[in-house]
Amino acid sequence: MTRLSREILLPHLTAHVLDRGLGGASLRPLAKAAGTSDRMLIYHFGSKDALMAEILGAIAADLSRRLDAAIPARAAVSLAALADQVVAVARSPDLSPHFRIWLDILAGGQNAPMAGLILDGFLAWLTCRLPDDVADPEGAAAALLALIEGTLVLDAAGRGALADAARRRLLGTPG
Amino acid sequence: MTRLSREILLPHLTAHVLDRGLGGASLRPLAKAAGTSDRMLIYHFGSKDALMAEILGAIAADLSRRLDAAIPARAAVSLAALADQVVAVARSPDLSPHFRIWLDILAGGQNAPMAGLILDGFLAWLTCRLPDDVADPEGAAAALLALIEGTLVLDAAGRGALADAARRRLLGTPG
DNA sequence: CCTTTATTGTAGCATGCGCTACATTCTCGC
DNA sequence: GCGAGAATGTAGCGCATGCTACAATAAAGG
Repeated sequence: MTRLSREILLPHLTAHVLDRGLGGASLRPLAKAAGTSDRMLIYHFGSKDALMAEILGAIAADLSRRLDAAIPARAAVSLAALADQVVAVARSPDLSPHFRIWLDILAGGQNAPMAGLILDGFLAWLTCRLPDDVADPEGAAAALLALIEGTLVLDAAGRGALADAARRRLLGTPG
Repeated sequence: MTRLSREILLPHLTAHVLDRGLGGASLRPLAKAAGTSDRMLIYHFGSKDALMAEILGAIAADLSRRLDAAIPARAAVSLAALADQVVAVARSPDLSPHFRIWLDILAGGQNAPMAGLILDGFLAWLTCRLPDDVADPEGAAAALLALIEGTLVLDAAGRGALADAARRRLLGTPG
């Protein structure tokens, strides 16, 4: 039977990736963080690619869970308020590592198909959180998506205040 | 005297980084692309870090030159038009590699200070290209910056059309 | 010409990478 | 208890990385 199974290893692995980034995700450090050996990681997951897929999937699921918990559907009163809520959550210490990984995935380049699917999911998530009275929900969700991603980029460069000003100018002040 | 100096090597090195990304920027491939050896790259530039600094500087200068050439100051008739011009240029085959590198830098993480300075430069560049009649130039430039960066992210994920819809919704149709 | 300095080649080091071969221990069903 | 298979340890392979030691060549100035 399994004594140190995937399910037990995965939380430590995702935690390590979340605070070291994709760059530091090589087998031996990952194994040490999870209390195993590189040997066993390959044994349990088959290959490094499969390992990373599992880790990234777990991170995505975790992100999704936390977003759902933080922002219920149809609670926002305006586009500006929804955008600010999402940005605030994304900037929280719990979730900012997830978005750093997101940038890592985007920069990787060959993950474009997966990145597109993730974006589609996020777009749908945004769509069912739009205020009821919004006109052109598709356009509105796309606008939020672009602005939020732009905010993430500016945050990564230490220019979050600029992003806040941008959202205020384009969506008005929330509330 | 110098037979294969930095100035002669740099264009080949930047070209190689532009089409392989930061990930593939290790000494031996770079050297082969430039027609030298890793040994000589270290000889000329001192260390890999110094090499990369020089290459990234050259790429930034090239990007800036091309942007200036493509979009003169004060030629845009509206925010939407300016945004679309910049996005069109950024998507052109000549410049899209530069922005792929930009994402690479952002994801790297420890380059946040340099990334901030680059963004500041781009913000200033945008500011002096705003239409004359725009209200709140600072806010307008920040809005364009955030939207353009968001567009780059969506492009990287193969969702450029979404970004176009977002800009149309937030800035109106250009022209 | 001849010394001195700049430039280049060859070979290699130490480290880290993903992964594997082989042997061992552990656990569980019988 | 015992055999079978799951789980783990040890050691190492082949490759790539940044970088260096040492020696050879080329060029330039006296």
